[in-house]
Amino acid sequence: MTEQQPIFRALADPTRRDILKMLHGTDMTIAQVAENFEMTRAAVKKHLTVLSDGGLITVRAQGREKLNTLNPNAFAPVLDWLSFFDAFWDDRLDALKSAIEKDTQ
Amino acid sequence: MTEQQPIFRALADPTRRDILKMLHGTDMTIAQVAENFEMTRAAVKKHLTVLSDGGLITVRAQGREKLNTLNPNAFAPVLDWLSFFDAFWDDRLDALKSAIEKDTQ
DNA sequence: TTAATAAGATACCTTTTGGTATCATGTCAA
DNA sequence: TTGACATGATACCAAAAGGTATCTTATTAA
Repeated sequence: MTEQQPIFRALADPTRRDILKMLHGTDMTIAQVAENFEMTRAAVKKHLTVLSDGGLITVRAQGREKLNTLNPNAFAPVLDWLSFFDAFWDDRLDALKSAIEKDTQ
Repeated sequence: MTEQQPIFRALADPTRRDILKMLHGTDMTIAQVAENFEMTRAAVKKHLTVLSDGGLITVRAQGREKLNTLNPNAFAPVLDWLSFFDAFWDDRLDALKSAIEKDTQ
């Protein structure tokens, strides 16, 4: 199975979670991501490396730039892990159903 | 909204995720949880504190013992966060549906 | 070709984290 | 009431995490 620890680890940091949301629908270079945070490009690059280690983003070179792309499939192991707690699913059933209905419209 | 950082932080450690699975369906004292790990009771207690800070478990005293109980509702903010990535939901739609159907049987 | 630009690689620092050891406190049972 | 037991609290330690600064490398554009 996919190693889940790097995924949970990547999601543990709020900056990294923000980056993921930021990449939703838009690929970005390191510099572009860094513009949105009050930290150095090097620090942002480290976060991107952690995200990449967890498979949550993929990186492709384009000239001298690196484009970072969200990989939503990588969230699957988190869902798998959560699904162990069936009581959770019972409790969240309604919310889930409406979310799914909304997505399938 | 519920503070989600303590939840993601709590889930980032493999020992803590194991503890949560362990508490699924069974309340346990600190000593009982600690029996299952090769670390001191104090270390396990620290993990339980982190889990409690995230609201993932609740603790109630019973005589001189403390019973730790899983609180599956606390997973909700994680699902909420994941739901932002609608592409993820698209990809996982089938799996989700079967999981839900299985739970509602 | 050369200067500016985007990113990679290190070295270094501080704080947080995961762990142990030790001692104190509260409760149960004989 | 006294000893054993379950837990709480604190101090301490090593490693990991999050960050900066700095230097190097590879492209691009003039």
